[in-house]
Formats: sequence, C-alpha cells, structure tokens
Amino acid sequence: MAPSTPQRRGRPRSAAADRAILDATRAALVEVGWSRLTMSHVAIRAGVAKTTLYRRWGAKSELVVDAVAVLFDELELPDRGSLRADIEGVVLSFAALLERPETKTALMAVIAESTSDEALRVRVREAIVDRQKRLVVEGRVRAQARGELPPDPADGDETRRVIDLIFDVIAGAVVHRALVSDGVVDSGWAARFTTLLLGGLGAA
Amino acid sequence: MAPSTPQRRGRPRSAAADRAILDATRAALVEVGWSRLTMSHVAIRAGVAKTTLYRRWGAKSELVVDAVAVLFDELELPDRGSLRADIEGVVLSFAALLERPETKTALMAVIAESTSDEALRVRVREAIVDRQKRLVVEGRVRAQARGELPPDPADGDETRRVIDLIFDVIAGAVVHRALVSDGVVDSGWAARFTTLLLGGLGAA
Amino acid sequence: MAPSTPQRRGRPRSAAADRAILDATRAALVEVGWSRLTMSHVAIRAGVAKTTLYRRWGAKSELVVDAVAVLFDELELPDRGSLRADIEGVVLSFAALLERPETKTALMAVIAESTSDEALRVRVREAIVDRQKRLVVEGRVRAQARGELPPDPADGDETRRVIDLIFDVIAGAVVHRALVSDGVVDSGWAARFTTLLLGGLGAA
Amino acid sequence: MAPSTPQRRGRPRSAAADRAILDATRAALVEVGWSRLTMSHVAIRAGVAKTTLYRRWGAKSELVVDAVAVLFDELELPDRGSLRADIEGVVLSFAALLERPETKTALMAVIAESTSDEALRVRVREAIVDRQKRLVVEGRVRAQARGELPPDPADGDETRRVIDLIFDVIAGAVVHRALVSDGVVDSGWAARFTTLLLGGLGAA
DNA sequence: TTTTAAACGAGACGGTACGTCCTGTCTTATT
DNA sequence: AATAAGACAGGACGTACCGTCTCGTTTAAAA
Repeated sequence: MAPSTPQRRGRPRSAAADRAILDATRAALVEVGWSRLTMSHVAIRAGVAKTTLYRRWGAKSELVVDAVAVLFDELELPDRGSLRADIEGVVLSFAALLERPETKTALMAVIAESTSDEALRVRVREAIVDRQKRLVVEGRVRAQARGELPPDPADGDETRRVIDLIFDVIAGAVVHRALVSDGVVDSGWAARFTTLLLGGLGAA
Repeated sequence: MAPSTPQRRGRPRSAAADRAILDATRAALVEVGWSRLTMSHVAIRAGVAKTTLYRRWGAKSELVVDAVAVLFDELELPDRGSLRADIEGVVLSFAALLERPETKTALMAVIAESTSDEALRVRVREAIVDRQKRLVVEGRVRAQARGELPPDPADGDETRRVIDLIFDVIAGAVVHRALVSDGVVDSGWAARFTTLLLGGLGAA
Repeated sequence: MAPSTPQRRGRPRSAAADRAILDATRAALVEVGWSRLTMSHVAIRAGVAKTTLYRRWGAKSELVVDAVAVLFDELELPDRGSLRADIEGVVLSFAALLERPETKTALMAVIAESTSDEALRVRVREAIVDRQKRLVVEGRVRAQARGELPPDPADGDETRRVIDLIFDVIAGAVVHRALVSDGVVDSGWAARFTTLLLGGLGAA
Repeated sequence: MAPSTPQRRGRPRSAAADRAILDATRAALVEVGWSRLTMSHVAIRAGVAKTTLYRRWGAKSELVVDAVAVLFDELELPDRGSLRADIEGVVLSFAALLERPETKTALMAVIAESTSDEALRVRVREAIVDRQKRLVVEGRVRAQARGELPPDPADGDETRRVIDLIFDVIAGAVVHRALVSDGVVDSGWAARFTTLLLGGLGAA
C-alpha cells in the first residue's frame, strides 16, 4: 500500500513553487492575455527559476490548462426548483465564468492549440471539459425525479450519447454567444435559449 | 460616379501578391498549423517580401482571418425538401468545413486572439461569423413557406434575436462537438441534434 | 561647333534637383552623421524621388564625396609673409574644416569605403585629395622665391615625390591629431608642428 | 583582498565564445570587408547566437575595434642601431600592418564611426591608438642614449606633448600615404620620409 | 554527524521569429 | 525622357522568447 516512490532522495519539490506558478499564471493571464504570456514572465512573477517551471510543465498550454481548470470546477448546480430555472442558472454561471479575463483569453487558446496536439487535447478534456458533464447529469436526474423528463432509456450508450449532445448544445451555445458572436449572456438571453432548448424550434 | 481614389499616385499594389499571400497562408496552415505559422514563412512561400505582407496585414491573425474567410463563404443551403433535412445538411457541411486542417487550426486561434483585440473581433465577426447567418435566414424562410415554422413576429428586433439565437445554438453545438469534445459529427449525430433542436429536450 | 549632345530628347535633367540633393546631403550629414545617413532620407529631404537620386549617384559614398568636395576647395593659402606663417595658417584652416560636422563624419567614412572600392578611391583622390596639393605647390614656390627653400631639383619626378611627401606629412598629421588622437589643433599645436617640420626631430 | 565580483551568479560567460567571435570577425573582415560585415554573419561563423554577440559588444564597430586591436599590439621596435634605421623600420612595419585586409578596411571605418560616438572614440584610443605611443617613447629613449637626440626637457608635460606630436606625424603620414593617397610605402618612401623628419623641410 | 543527490535561483547558451528599416529596382501617371 | 510617388524583393537590424545548459547553493533523507 506504499505510494509510488514514497520518498525519493534529494531535495523534494517545493509545493509552494507549484502554487506560486499557478497563481502567477492566472495573474499574468488577466494582465497580458494568452498570446503575450511568456514562460519567462510567469517564472519571474512567481519568483521561480525557469528550470523549476519546465520541470513541471513542458509548455505554456499545459500550464494554462492546469491554471484555469480549477476555476471551472467552481461551477455548481443548486436546485432552483425546476428544469427551466436550473438551465437558466447554469447558463448564467457559465457565462459569468467565461467573462473572467483568465478564462476568456485562455479557453479558446488552449482549444486552438489542442487541435494539433493530441496530448493536450486529452488534457483539456480531462481537466476542463468532461468534468462539467456532471452538471448535465445532475440536472437531468433532478428533472427526471420531478417528472419533467422521461426516465433514461435502457441502453446506457444511448444515455451517454444524449448527455454528450445536451452538453455540447448548452456549452457550445453559451461559448459561441459569449466569445464568438461577442454578445451578452444576460437573463433575457438565458430565458430565450432555455425556451428553445425545452420546446424546440417551434417554441422559439 | 467616380469611385474613391480613382488613381492613386505611385505604383499600384499588386493584386497578384494578395492572391499569392492568401494562397500561401492557407497552404502553410495545412502544413504546419497555426502556432508554427510565421509571417516569414508565408512571405517566402508567396514569393513576396515581408514588407509587402505587413503593408496589407498588420498581424498574423488578421491575415489568417482573411485567408480562411473565403472558405466559409462556400457553405450553401440547398433545398433538401424539409426543415429537418435542411438542418442535417447544414450541420454536416459545417462539420466537414471544420474538419479541414486550414479551418480546424485557424478558427479557434483567431477567436482566442480576438478575445483581447477589439479590432480583430470585429474583423472576425464581419468576415466569418455574421456572414453565415444567411444560412439560418434562408432555411427559416423556406420552412415558413412550407408551413413548418410560424411566420415572423411583428417585432423585427425579436426576429433578429431569434435568428442570432438559432445561429449560436447550431454553430456552437457543431463547433463544440467537433473541436472541444473531439467527437465525430456524422449523420447519426446530426439526426440526434436535429431531433433535439426541432422538438426540444423532451424529444431527445 | 556643337557641344556633345546639344539637345537630348525628352525632359532635360533638373539642375535644381542636383543642388537640392547636395544641399540635403550636407544638411543630413550635419544632423545624423554618415552611418545613419540614408539615400531615402536625402531624397525626401531634397524633395526628390529616389529614382532621380540614383540616376545621378550610384551609391551613398559617391554622393557624399561630391557633397563635401566643394568644401575642401574653399581652402586657400594667403601669403602670410613667411614659410612658417604659411604652414601654421594652412594647418589651422585645414583643422577648422575638419571640425565641421559635415566633413568630420564624412571624410574618414568615404576613405574607409574606398579601401575596398577602386572607383571610389579614384573619385576621392580626384575630387578631394589631390586638388589640395596645390596648397603645397603654392607655398613651396613662394618659399623658394623668398629664399627659404632651395630651388626644385632638375628631376621633375623627384619634385613630384617631394610634394606628395610633404602633403602626406602635413595632411596626415592634422587628420591624425584631429580625428584619431582626438586632440585640439590650436595655434600652439600648429607652432610645435611647424617647428618640427621646418627643423626636424632635433628641433622639436 | 577579494577580487571584484569573485563569483557572479548564474552560468558564467563562455571564454571560448569570446575567442570564436573575435576570430570570426577577423576572418570575415578579410573576406567581405567592413561594410558588408554583418553581426549575423559573424555570429553564424563563430557558431554563436546573436544574443551572445550582443551581450558582449553592442555594435559592429566595438566588436571590430577589439578584433583588430590585438594586431596592432604585435608592432615592435627592435634596435636597428640608429635613430634613422629605427624610424624606417617602424614605418615599414606599420605600413605592412595597414596593408593587411583586416586592418586596411577596418581602421578608417571605426575612426569614421568614432567621430559621432564618444564612447567608441575612447575605446579606439585606448585599445588601438594610445598603446602604440610606446614605440615613440622607446625609440626616443634609445636615440637619447645614443646621443642622437637631446635629453627630455624638465617639463614633463612638454615631453608628453612632443611625444604626441611625433606620434601624430609618423602615424598620420603613413596612414595618409597608404590609405588616402593610395601610394606604396616602400623603403624608398620610408627613407625620404625619415630624411624629412630628421632634418626638416630644407633637407627634403 | 556526515554524505549524497535532487531541486533550486540565476543567468548564459544556440536558436527562431519578430516587426522595422534601408537598398536599389520597378511601375504608375504626370510634366 | 525625366519626374514624384510609392510598391516591390531582398536582407540586416536589434529585441524578445524559446527551451537547454551550467554554475553555486539549499534542503532533507540516507548512511
């Protein structure tokens, strides 16, 4: 039951350095954005040598994924009493997160990088994207309990496909509205979007 | 009737250079992707001096926007006989476009850049994003003619809001599925998505 | 009796342009010095197109030779009554010329260029250097008339060699003192130098 | 007692890089001369990054001064038995040095640059010019010991002025003859020059 | 305790691309 | 045919980061 390499010899890595680096990364993202963020800059700001930084993260994109991932885990889905209210709530929380300068500048950038970097793509999915599917699952279970949605189909694969689809539709719409179309995501937009999602095109 | 600046003084800019630069940009995007694309590389490949390149485009991102914008204009919406078929058709065409290496690597990157560059954001919207709303408008008119959708509301602003919403939902879902979730967009996914869009969550 | 090419076809070259270019060259030399002087800069300053400039002078160094040559022709050798006074006079005039920013920065530069450019070397000699030997000849004739120097030897080649030698010694010493050793050339230095030149090392 | 900065922090500068750069500079001067010598060229030839080069020398002229300075230190004044022979000897050695392509192309160029750059002027004087005054001092002492020249005056300043003057006359004449008048400095010229220097104008 | 070895800060290293500047040539319309 | 204007291909500039390396120093477990 011993953990792997329980005590390596030599000086152990500094946990404080990790924290300082991630904090410095977020702070630098806020100040200069993704494209002008440099590893040297982060190292200096964190009071750390570049070697220390590279020992832990091999590239800017990996560092940024880890630095912003924790922000996405703060998303929650409190029970607002109805499926409509839950959807509107999560849409607004997600939009608020995307408004933060750290995430706004970083999310699209790491996704762009990931289109030509398989390892990064996996890291983004595992650290950021897939973890948020829990919100869809949770809202769905709750709506089923309320009788607002039919129960899961017998086929588990089908259930997973439906959850993935709903996740892509909600997350995709909010991201596209906020970052691509450059429009506001306010309660009015959230309401119109939810109406469309609940009732389909005819209801819009 | 004379156009503005009918004959400027000095040697006129070479239209051939413009074409060569945009072609070279697309070719380089295919070969090396966004992040390893350099202005020098493009200039050499186009057989053009760097000054000529910078005289027209001030930054890599602006150049890439113009280079890929034309690809998005190739999207069309042939009448497939029903709203369902039209939606499935446009989803698959859009996904096919996003699978091309030029667009896959470039679209997210310029959107990421645009989060911290107002001028670029406008350029992206005008050259790429907003132009595709024509597809939504056209499909909607056709569906209304078929009686598949109710007529436009009296309020023109409301009509515009609905079109924007539908556009964000369709484009956002396809982009998220293809580039973020890293999933395939095949006829099965298109069918499930269209069912959800037409009938709402309950239908999914 | 027609001169060569009495009337060429087409628009004749503008003499005003020549003057403007040479004036602009001298002015620019004063302001930015040799190494930051550019052909474009001169053209703009002279209100002339670059083509006009290159049609007349093929390189910066040729242009500068012509621009400063005229300044050297202003050197004169008024009769000051004795060989000693004539030498001190020409030393001080030459030093004053070398103190002007146009000549100070330009003379060494074109000589440096000329070490690897035969045509330029000839141009510098003909336009600047050799023309000043007249001062040595004149002073020598005058001193011979006064009985301060022996008459010319029978061998004309020997005479030429002596003149060249004296010229190199005087011009070389002044240039070295002013531009290389970075020392002042005042009446004290001129007197000491003249004493050495007249009486040899023992007299110094 | 501690030497200045006994151990600076970080990786120390490579002494091998310094040597490689200076060697490459001299080699490049021989091949392409001053005006076509580029920092990039030197860096590549030395197998060194441009940053390494700029970390040590801020400009081409400073680099070239250091690269050729060592050549001037090779000048010597062996005792040839008489003042006349010593002068003829040093004139010929100095002329031979100026004939070398590294020095011919570089010396005038850095002097030209130095006319508009105080720091460079100091560097040239300290690294190249003033160091050669030792030759004058040495020859003078030797001639005084032989009784060919009177002893130093009581006034030390006066001695220094005389040495400076003799240095400017000898060095100036040789440089002017070799590089400006573009004439040969052979034993005949050296003899005529020495006669003039020893006996004054009447002797020439 | 003393030894050992990895992590640490600092900063130099070879390299690549940047965006600007200048060169000398060319292509316009105008004089 | 010369002109003003300015675009053109080419290439050097000096700077900024990259990711690696080489120093001397610090830290904590192993001997």
